[in-house]
Amino acid sequence: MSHKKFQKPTDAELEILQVLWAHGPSSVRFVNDQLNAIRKIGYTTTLKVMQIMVGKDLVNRNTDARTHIYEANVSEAETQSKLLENFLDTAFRGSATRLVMQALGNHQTSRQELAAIKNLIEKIENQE
Amino acid sequence: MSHKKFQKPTDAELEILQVLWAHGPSSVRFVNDQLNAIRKIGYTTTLKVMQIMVGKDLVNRNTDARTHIYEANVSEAETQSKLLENFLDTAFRGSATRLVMQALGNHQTSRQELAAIKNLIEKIENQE
DNA sequence: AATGATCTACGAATGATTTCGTAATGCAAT
DNA sequence: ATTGCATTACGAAATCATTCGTAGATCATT
Repeated sequence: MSHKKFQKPTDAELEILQVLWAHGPSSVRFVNDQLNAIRKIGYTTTLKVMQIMVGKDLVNRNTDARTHIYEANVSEAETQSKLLENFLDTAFRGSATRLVMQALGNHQTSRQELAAIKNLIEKIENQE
Repeated sequence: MSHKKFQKPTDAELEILQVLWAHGPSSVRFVNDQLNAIRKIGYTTTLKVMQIMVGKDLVNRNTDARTHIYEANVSEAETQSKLLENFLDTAFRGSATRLVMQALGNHQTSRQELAAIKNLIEKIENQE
């Protein structure tokens, strides 16, 4: 198993990863179209970022066909976990609790979701 | 009431805000000393960032005395809330629940804290 | 008032990210 | 094969954040 260190994706890279996570292996054209549904961004810009991501091992690229197909090489959960860790430190001074309480307090959260979280808490409580 | 749009503080700015939030109105010297307890950073670097923050209305500055006194002009809770919102969108596609579950799952959280969160959840549940 | 210490102001170097223009290549349809 | 279109590759400009050097002002001490 390799031991590459976690390269924090930039904002532009994260946008692209989200398309790949949501839709699976995709061409640059497809990713660019998805991004343009949200904001204007040039085709070659998207291409360039995706090429950089290959260099960072954030994505894999299949170059068999003329149109290259890109695939996420980092999992959504793992990436989120590491981004979260970083975010916790810089914005919340490491207090997961304050973050959680802020997240729950400020956002519409369904009854089901709340139940799921309570469930998780109870699991953690019983783990010790 | 004014309607300035939220200027996301940069990492360096956030470090400084955290000193101001923790200690109240402070001189550049004091803030710089606090930061240097954690990492090496030049005095004029800190000064420059704090001057930029005045331009962004992140801090207020009292220039009566020769040594200017800076004070946070954004609250910790409000700033965290907005950073969180932004982070939710970019990293978690807006799902507060997934973020919360990740935060609780991956971090040491004390029994007391878990209880506090459960408490909050019950309050939210009863609110509807 | 001269010296030294401390402070602010300013500008500019550095480095990272984002952006896109241009050129070259491959494919498809005539 | 030629034309036209979509794609990749490359490089460089534009932007942004971070860093600090230098100069000039203010203050305290002698």
